[in-house]
Amino acid sequence: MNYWLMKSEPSAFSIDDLVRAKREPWSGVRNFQARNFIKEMRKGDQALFYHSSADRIGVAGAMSIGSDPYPDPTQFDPKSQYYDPKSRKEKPIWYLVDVCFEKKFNELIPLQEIKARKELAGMLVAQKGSRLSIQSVSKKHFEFIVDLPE
DNA sequence: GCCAACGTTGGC
DNA sequence: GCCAACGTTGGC
Repeated sequence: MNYWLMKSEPSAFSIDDLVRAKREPWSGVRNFQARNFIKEMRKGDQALFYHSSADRIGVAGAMSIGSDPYPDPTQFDPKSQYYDPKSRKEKPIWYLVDVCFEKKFNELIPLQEIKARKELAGMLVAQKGSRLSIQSVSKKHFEFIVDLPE
């Protein structure tokens, strides 16, 4: 079992959207490093839902990975903002997983708190210039965040 | 294969 | 809106 952190701008897709949808294909990852993490994901892994570029930045909840990785259909759709003309159906470039809602925190855990907590020292998301939209998280850090008293 | 220019991310 | 960080592109 592996643990992840997945970023989304809540104006595009938020934890509340996932509450309603229950399950959602996490489409649109177009960065090779992030794509490589997606390919390592397996059904049953756990992930933190992170809100970036918003009024309130931080971890908004938790989800589970609901599928193994499969080709992101938006890469083949010329009408999609995620369309990639270089990709071929026989050899897709971009992958995604389905995510399933698990938990919404009563209070979002702010990035500032993640930076301040010594128990969370070393988390990539708290490092300056950490733009990677899919990150690996240690079991220890994942459980600490999910169990933070609210 | 180098690296400058350019574009995007994302915190502030 | 600014700007640092950094990934990507393309000329050479």
